[in-house]
Amino acid sequence: MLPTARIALNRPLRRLFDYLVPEGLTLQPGQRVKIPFGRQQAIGLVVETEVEPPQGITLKPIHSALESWPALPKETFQLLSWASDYYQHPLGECLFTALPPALRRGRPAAEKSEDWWQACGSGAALPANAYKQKNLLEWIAQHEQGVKSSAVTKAGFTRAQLKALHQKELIRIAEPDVSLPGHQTYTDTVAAPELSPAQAEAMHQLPAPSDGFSASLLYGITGSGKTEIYLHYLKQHLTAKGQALVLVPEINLTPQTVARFKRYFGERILVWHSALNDSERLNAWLKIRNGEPVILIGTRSAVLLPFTSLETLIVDEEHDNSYKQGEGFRYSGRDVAVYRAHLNQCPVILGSATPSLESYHNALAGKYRLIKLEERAGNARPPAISLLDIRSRPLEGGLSRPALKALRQTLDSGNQALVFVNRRGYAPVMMCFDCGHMVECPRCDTRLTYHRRDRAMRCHHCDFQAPATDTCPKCKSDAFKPVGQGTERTEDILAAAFPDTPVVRVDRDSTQRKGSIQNILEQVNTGKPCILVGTQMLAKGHDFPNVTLVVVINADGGLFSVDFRAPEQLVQTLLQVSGRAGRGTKAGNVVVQTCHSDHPLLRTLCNGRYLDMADQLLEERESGQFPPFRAMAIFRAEADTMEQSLQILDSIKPLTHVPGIETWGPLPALIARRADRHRAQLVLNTDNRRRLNRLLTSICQTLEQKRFPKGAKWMIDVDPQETG
DNA sequence: AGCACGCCGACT
DNA sequence: GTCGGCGTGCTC
Repeated sequence: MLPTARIALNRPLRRLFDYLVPEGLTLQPGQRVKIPFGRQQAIGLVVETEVEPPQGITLKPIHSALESWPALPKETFQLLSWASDYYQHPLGECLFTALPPALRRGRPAAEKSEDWWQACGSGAALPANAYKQKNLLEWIAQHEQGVKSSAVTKAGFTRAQLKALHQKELIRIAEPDVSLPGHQTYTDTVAAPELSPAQAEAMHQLPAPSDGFSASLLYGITGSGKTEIYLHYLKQHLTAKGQALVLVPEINLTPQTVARFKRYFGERILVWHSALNDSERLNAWLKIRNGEPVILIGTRSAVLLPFTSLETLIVDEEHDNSYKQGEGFRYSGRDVAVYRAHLNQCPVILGSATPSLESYHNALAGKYRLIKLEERAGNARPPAISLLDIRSRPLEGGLSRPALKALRQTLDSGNQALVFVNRRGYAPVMMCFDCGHMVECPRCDTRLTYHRRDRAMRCHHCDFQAPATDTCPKCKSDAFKPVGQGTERTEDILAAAFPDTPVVRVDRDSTQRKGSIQNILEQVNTGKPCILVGTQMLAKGHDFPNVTLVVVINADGGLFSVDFRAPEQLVQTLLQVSGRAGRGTKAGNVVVQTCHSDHPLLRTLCNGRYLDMADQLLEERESGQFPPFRAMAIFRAEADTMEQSLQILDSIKPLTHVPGIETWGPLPALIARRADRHRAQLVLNTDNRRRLNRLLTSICQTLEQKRFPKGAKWMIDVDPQETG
């Protein structure tokens, strides 16, 4: 009797499949195998061996193993199994997210080396009209070691010519160099950066890897120099054979950040982000899987990579909500990192100037070590924040007189200013002042944003776009005007108000067109007076030493939102953007325009102490029975009609009637219709995470059997980031 | 998710 | 008479 193995496939199925293991093949969990599946061939991952074969099913044999070693080493495999259970996502899909696309498709796990060509015949056999092939052959013959395909095309020849010569057997592929490179060793010559006394003190408080698992929340105010601490920590604690992971939000993975790490660690730095192509992904993956002692700087999915000797994890800007995947396998990169540190018995450092309430709460509860760094590096002082009530003030493009005056003073004294607007485009709404019509997206329950630069009306929730009109599309009136502020409009107003000063807009639109934010930053860092206008993009991690004034056009968006996370988000964004002011030697000022200058949260904002706000917000979360005091999960449904979506959730609701679990809904989502899909949700809330997890598992098992209308879909979101 | 099987409408 | 629409069911 042949032994059996349990296999996971990259399919959205909450079940595994058993196969016979052919004679002579030994398998271990995490190994890639080729298997027959239905009438197709598929790639699978071994989950378990020596399993009790199910009754009444004739098992098919595994075709072959792709490698003799597990693509997913034990620890990575355990991590993903845990995540599959915690986030209630099918195991197969979770496991496969840890493989680069090439390996998911069954390609060999080897660096794709380019073919080297060598001449092996003479051009005499070529017809006279094939002079180009003849030239190429002669050129190849000149290089005895052979030439790379890329060199051939670089030299002005074509792949077609190369192919023709190959077919005529006048050239051949050189034998590849069989001596595989061993582990690269990295010589460490550059010393760690000098730390200020405050930084050194924080550094001193961080537990060492030799202490086993530890989670530290490094609360360092903006400009306090958290990166130096990371660098120092890695210099001091990472062994020559050890791997380290530095998670960063996508937007922070700029060439500057990488260059900064490379300055201290040279070629030991490896990057992982969404812009890598398939072969770059494969190569980086292989290095990590081979245990090369790299320091990986990567975005969310880097936490799932198959490290074999991970010694330290760092999560920079741990509060950033881009760590939570918003679709499919909805994991939190930050939370998975903490669990991974636990599995590895190594330290994880969560760094932020505005820690998430979850992490702060864990720190207060003693689960994480709280390390405070409340001094700016160098001579810089924290900026002074003041509220500017705009209830009865005339506004010009959203800017009040005092704000304009402050901008004028800043520029006159030779400094730079930053204006924060929370919306891209010219105006969030176009409205007819005769008939009251507002232009809406035909596919979503949203208004279209007016983009004046390219005369377009765009939906920011789907890809809908239409040409802008001068008159009301409904009544043809010309009293058809933009309402509200967007970055483009503010840019125009500022350009008109300060004709001699460059005004630079930084948002998704402007950076896309110009190719990169790089040029903009270089321009700003020349230090000449200018005004930066932009969205969130400006708030994240940039260092503008000459910016001394930050103006926030409107802070009120998040104050009265239905989303319980909105106030936290608001406060974090405000403090992050404030942190752009006064990073150099000059003092910084922040002016926050608001209609609610007496709001307690904004009043606390003025003292600049984030943790005071966090304490305040935590109290609200506790009295409202929200996370982090309770665990939350959301069932979401989307379908062609709202009735269908609500029906799905209505059928789930009775399953949730369990003691200790509270439910809320089902209710239509805040934006009920998005890209013509009608969305609804059912919220589950509990003080018993284990019980919730078990309940979700059983509900998902039930739902898997059920059939729903054609376009209808349901999904589960554990620890949701967006609850609208 | 794929993929095949299967049962009803407009075409050569 | 068939080509092809997508509903339903299965994959060890």
